[in-house]
Amino acid sequence: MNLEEVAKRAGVSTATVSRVLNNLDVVRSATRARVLKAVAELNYHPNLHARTLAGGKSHTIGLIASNMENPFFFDIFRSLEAHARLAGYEVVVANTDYDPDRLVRGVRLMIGRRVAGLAMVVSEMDPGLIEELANARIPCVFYDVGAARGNITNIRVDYSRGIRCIVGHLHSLGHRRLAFIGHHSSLGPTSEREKAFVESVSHLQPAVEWQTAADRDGLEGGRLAARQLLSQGFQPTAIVCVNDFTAAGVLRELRDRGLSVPRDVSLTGFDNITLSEFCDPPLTTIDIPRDEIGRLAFAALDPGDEAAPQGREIVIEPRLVLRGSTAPPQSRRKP
Amino acid sequence: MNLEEVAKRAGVSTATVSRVLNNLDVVRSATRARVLKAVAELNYHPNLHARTLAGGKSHTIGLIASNMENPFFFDIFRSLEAHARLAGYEVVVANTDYDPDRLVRGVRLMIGRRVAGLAMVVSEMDPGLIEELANARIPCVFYDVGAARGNITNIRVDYSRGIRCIVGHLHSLGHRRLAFIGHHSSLGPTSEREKAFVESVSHLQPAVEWQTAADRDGLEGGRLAARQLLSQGFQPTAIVCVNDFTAAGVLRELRDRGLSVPRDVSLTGFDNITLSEFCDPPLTTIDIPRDEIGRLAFAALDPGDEAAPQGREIVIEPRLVLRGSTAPPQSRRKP
DNA sequence: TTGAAAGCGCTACCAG
DNA sequence: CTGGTAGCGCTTTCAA
Repeated sequence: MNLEEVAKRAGVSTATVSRVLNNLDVVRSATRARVLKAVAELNYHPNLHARTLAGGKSHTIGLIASNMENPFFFDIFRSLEAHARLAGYEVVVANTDYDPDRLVRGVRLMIGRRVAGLAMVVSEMDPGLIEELANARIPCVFYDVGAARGNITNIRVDYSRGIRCIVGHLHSLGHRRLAFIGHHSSLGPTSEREKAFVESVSHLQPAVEWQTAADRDGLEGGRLAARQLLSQGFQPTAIVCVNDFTAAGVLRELRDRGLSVPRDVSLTGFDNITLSEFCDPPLTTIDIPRDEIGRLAFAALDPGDEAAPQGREIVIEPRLVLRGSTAPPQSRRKP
Repeated sequence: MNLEEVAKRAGVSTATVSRVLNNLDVVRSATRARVLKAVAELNYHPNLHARTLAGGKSHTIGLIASNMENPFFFDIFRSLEAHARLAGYEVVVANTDYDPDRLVRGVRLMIGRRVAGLAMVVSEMDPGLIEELANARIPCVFYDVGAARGNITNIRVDYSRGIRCIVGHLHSLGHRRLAFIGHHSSLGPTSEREKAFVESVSHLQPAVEWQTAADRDGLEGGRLAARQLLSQGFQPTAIVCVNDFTAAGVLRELRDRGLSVPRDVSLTGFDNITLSEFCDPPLTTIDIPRDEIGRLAFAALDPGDEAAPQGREIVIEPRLVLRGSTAPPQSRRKP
């Protein structure tokens, strides 16, 4: 089924059918009607690949995220998509699952699709890949990795500052034995996130003991990391989690061990996803405005926006949200 | 940047470049090497639209879901994608947010993309749309809506049976005042889900009082629906939720009202998503095997599989999972 | 207001 | 093993 068949049936040329389908209002309305009739009768659906190829524009924006299961990423997606749709763009997503190979494949896929713009919300970035992207001359926006340049805009949250906020809060409550629970790619020498924690924690007076652990991102990962941490005999009075999603899993492990939050252990998250407020107790966390990030990301990519801030760096300020999961430490008592 | 430039630089024809890029191992390895070198130097990325157009196959499978924020849908996506990737397919997702308009647009988009197969995991289906899909001659698999025919395979869960299971369980525990909390598209005259509850509940002996409420799908929706339900003065001893995601939100509202689960109110979910086990208390629910559904969906679409069960109907049996959120009713006492 | 035709970038077939 | 070339289905001048 193609334009030609429709044209034939409507008794016009393919050019005219194309005009009708694209709302180029130069077509006589009688003609238009005949064309539309033929389209409907034939159940015709234009081939988007042909359209993209001929038109030279894909009307598509790509989003690559580390873990769409984590509501943090999903929220950004939703916001980005809403803005994109208003402007007439589709958004197509690739999930990396924190796997560098899938990251590379995802980027290549997006370039192959000739996306009009690409948003990268991933925790790790290979420098070579950034180069590849820069050469591809596709407008890009990176969240939290890389540096602004030519066609690349950067949105970054001051993660360190957020962690400092949290650690400071706990320290001022009197906590002196802290733990950090990350996910795999947030631990290790290259990780901003672990570094942020370690630095925050080492400058404290009076000094604190600390330890770290990690598993996958997510509920199950949080539970397993907490299990590992607590099995080693370390008894933190407060646990700082890399994000809310993981923290919700940690909460479960603490409960299973008969540890009450915040009475026995204080717990913090990061991101302020909806789930954080639905936990019992609701999590003290850092608010990261995902809607805003999605909006800014689209604005940075929007080909229709001349004033789009290309190659800029945008900084988002984290904000501490106090809820029920943190309190002063108490000496543990068995019930 | 196109094949021709690469061909020129490598001193070969575009046909040869194409062969190299498609691993048609008929190319002399010296030639292949030269081509690959040119590709790398030029940072060349084949245009997937042109490829699809010329090749006639999109290597893409579409998935349309009602609410990717709900882990139920995400889990199916993950499973479907894993199987698809192994077979060399990309999967591209469209989210409808339970909006019929977005459903239609999503379907058209997928047809326009000439997907090799389309999985529809949505709760409502317009008959006209099904017709459109059938005419498009795209292999389809529907979850829980529509009926099997020509190119359409059907996977259905016996939702009624699941609900009957749950209601029976609660009734046998002694509950006589039940409520059903759905989401918008699960309530109303056309809804399978509400019907399932109402039917289950009306056949019970001794008889029970019941009521229903609904808001959006999700944590916030569950909370709001519960608020609405409980504000009306009805005091159910057990609440049956349309799914786990919503139930997790209901849990929060109950807690806020000082109602303890399961002491004051029993609560049930549906789907057995990971979150259901991380709630406090963990939810009694019905297990729906999302991995299996994703696998079956791909199998039904797989163009490479001759034995693919086209036009069949596949039935999935629900299974009751007992956890801590249900117990016999007790007379309420203030602490 | 409409039609004819030249591409868009790639694959696949036919020759050599 | 490699090159030439005819499409794939659509958009977009250029003429009429």
